[in-house]
Amino acid sequence: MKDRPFTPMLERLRNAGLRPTRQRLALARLLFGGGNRHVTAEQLHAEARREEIPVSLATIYNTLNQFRKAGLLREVVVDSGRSWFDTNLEDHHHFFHEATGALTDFEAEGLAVEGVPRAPAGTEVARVEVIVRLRDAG
Amino acid sequence: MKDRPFTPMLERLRNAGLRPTRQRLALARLLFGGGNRHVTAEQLHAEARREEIPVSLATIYNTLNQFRKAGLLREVVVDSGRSWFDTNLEDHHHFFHEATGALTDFEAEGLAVEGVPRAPAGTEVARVEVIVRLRDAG
DNA sequence: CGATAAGATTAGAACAAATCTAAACTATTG
DNA sequence: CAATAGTTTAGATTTGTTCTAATCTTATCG
Repeated sequence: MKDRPFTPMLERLRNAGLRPTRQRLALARLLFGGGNRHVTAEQLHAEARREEIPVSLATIYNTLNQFRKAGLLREVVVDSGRSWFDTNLEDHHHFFHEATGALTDFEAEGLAVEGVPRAPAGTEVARVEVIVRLRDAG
Repeated sequence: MKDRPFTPMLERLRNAGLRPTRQRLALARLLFGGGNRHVTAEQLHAEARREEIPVSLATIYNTLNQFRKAGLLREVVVDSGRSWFDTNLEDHHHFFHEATGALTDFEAEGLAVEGVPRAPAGTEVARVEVIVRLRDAG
């Protein structure tokens, strides 16, 4: 039972409780059609315009947030003033190159975070996020 | 050779290559006068107003950024749209309570991050940041 | 000291990311 | 295919931050 090329987007949206509208389908194809990727709202908007998909920036924001809430995307915050959305839902972490703003995944496999203190009373750990900040090699 | 109550702020600023102006001294006292703390620009501005320190928001931003560049503060990015500044320069990490926006330190002592992959060619690791995202316990 | 230059501060304008609004449109249901 | 619930939109709005250029302060040097 693996994904197939076209209908699956429609299924994915329905399973997430989202109506498969033109815009959502088109954006889902951009986001999930190839390999994993990271996008900002502005980037996705530019890309959609290039592909002649009629979609407003407001809808890009709505859609990204809906996809995030539905668990189709993960939000990554590494630099203040913009949000990244990551299609990779597997357990992984990020390199962030401060000079260029480039964001790259690395697999959690092999990475171990040990000795995380107990969560404060009344709370529990939702996620442990590791960001490896990079600078140009000197 | 330990810090003493008042002059040290002046020294700290001079050592950082910053002129010890009224505003910078006052802000340094707010920031470094007690224990470690996290502030946003708006918070610090409100606090300064409460203490009747005449300082504009622009200066708060200038000062926070200068202090950061001088290595007196560290910036922490956990939610998009606002920046936190942390007076704790020691090796440590953060709890971030998503529901309340509260940011808390925990010591790196005892925490081990193992198996971080090699940095991509041409780059080196500037810092490994661990953010433990919390939600209300269910 | 007192003049000068370099640097800092300021109010308000400008900017950028993201959200809101309410009107127009579209998918679903029966 | 009509009704309705949900979606999209352009543009206004909000929020956090930076910029501008005029004013003021600190450091320097005669």
